[in-house]
Amino acid sequence: MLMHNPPHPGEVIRELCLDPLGLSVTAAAEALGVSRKTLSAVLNGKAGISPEMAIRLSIAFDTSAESWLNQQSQFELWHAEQHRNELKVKKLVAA
Amino acid sequence: MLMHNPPHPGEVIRELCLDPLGLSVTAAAEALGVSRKTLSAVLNGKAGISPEMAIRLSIAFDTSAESWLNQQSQFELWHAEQHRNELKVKKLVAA
DNA sequence: GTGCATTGACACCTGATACGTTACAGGGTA
DNA sequence: TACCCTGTAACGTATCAGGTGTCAATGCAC
Repeated sequence: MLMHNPPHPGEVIRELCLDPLGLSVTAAAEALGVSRKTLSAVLNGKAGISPEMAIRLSIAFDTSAESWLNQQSQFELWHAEQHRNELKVKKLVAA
Repeated sequence: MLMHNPPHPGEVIRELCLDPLGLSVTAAAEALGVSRKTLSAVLNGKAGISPEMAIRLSIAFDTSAESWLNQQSQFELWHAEQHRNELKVKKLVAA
């Protein structure tokens, strides 16, 4: 279990994909085939990386869709872990 | 890219968690702290495994939340891949 | 300096989904 | 018959991805 609040995957997209190529949000959104707002929301952590978005990223930037989706999963899991103690779950198998 | 239609993670839950312990859907749902309907939907592929559900499974069955979430991600990704050609995406980096 | 296009973030609407409760139909078993 | 388990439906809740529309700030041409 990670200790620090991980950055949302949108930041990683900006740093690894947009910045190196000097791409604007508008240009990247157009290339990805989504609206500026949609990409903007992802970049600013207002939305997560959907499977469809992961594939778009993999095509445009020749990367792995799995890696983007795993980053998103880990991010969501970390947030869910913060409320682990609120879940009333009975252990059915000894730890 | 996988060739075969992968089973939804719900089937895996039933085979790996419920069946070995002889648990009914009702009993398992109660232990997990969710409604019978919610678990039924997951088991029958009507709903996916949410991060919260992954944590519930990890507590109850002493398993890895990441593994359940990754299975779900791979499942969703496979379905999204089936519509890859419908996405109008421009390659920004040579393959 | 002034006008105009571009950029990027915001507010609102739509559709999908996870979860809850309640209720019903069918199958198995005592 | 009576009972439990299961799947499913309808309805309300909250969250969220995606779209269109709008707006402040920036930059360029004049």
